[in-house]
Amino acid sequence: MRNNVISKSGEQSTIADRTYEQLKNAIVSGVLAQGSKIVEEDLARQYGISRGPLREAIHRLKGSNLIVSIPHAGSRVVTLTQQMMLEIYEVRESLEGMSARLAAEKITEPQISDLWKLLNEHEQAIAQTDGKNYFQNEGNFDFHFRIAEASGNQWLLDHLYIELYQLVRMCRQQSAQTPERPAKALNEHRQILEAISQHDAELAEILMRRHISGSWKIVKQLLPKENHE
Amino acid sequence: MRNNVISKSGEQSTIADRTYEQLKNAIVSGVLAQGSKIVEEDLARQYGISRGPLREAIHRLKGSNLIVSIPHAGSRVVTLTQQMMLEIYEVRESLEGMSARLAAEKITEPQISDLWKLLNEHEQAIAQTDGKNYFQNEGNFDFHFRIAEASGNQWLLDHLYIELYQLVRMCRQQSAQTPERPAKALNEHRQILEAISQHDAELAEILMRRHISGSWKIVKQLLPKENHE
DNA sequence: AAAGCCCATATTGTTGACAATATTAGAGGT
DNA sequence: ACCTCTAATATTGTCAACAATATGGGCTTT
Repeated sequence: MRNNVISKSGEQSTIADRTYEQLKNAIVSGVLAQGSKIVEEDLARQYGISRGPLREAIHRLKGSNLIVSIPHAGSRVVTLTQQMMLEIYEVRESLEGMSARLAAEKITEPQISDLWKLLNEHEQAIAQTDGKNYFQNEGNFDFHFRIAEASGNQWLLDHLYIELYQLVRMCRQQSAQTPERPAKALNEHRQILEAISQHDAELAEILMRRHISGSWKIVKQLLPKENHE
Repeated sequence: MRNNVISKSGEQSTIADRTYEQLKNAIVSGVLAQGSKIVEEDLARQYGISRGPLREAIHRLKGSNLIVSIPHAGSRVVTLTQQMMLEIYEVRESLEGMSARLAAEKITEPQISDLWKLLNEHEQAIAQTDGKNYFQNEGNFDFHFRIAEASGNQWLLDHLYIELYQLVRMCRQQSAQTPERPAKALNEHRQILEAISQHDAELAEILMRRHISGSWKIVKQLLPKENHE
């Protein structure tokens, strides 16, 4: 299942925890469509649990911005509009720029060589057919995740990245995948890592920001046309 | 009570909602001390409600990073270490820098004149004795909040600022207040607004970042010495 | 026939009881 | 006297029934 890369090996000792993870994955992967209504009783029966823990999971998802709800009228999976996606990518550009800058200042030699190894693995993965899919999802996030790790800002890692990345994944889900992107992205990753390796904070930030904003342009382009209202 | 400046006029039609707001205020204002244990039954009796809605509120606070908990072993109010505060201010610097930049690009004339008016009000408030206190809390946030508003990034405003500002308030709570800061801060606000008024995005970002990082230096200095471990 | 009101129904919000788990105090052994 | 194991207690996690509220369809009224 390999999604514990980001959701740091959840213990899931309680039903509510497990349900939270399940629901989150269902939403992010698109099994629960955007905007679809969430009926507590139905979902509870479906997962074979009571409404109590389910409600807990729902309210936590609400806190993670994956679910919206109006009192007494039920909850729905969030609907990502193009405007929201733009905003999410704006925030992401800012935060990841910061990550890269801080990482360039604080990264250690072992971390650097680990990252080079990771990028080499990615190169091989891209060569394989199914690897492309991997790279455009977990693999890509892996790189960004480790940069954030190296930034030394634990708070950012724990409380923002995880939330934000769920949403970025949902954005990706909506947009078609382009075949030539992985190689280009890998190249940009190499440039970024190069700057970080040389502890060039300013350049690292610039390259990371450009990488993200480029990524947004691609995603936006491939987005289905939206009915403006 | 005047704290609906940030927590956008909550309807609070449900007990859980109301409890969430109450608990949040109790934590942010320091009524519930950092690190103090939260016993569900006690709190429920205290608020005159059942454990159900209280649990809901607690779990939402968990999502807002104001409460931490370990399964079956209870919840505690988060304890802000100096390291965490640094990290929070780092994130804040990045996001508010972005806000200022975007605001400079998108702000409208009416918004600009409103902000100038606000700063004039602040000047008068500072002259009064009790105004200083106001400025260092709600008033200060008001300015930053409106910049974020002007940035046009609704997502940032809704989902990050509110969360982050609770924590910044807690940081402030811990640190003593310095008397000469308000006037200096007001001056910096004026500079920032000047840059925004002229739609100078780059300068606005730089000034805002400097403003925040300066603010952190002050807060850090006034922080009680921490037992390093 | 269309608009608005009202009631039946479905769904959410709340409660108190019950089960599972951790914490604590005390007894017993070394 | 100190450590360990065990049992009692306190606290959290889960459940199912009950209350409050919104949604939708049918009825009346104009």
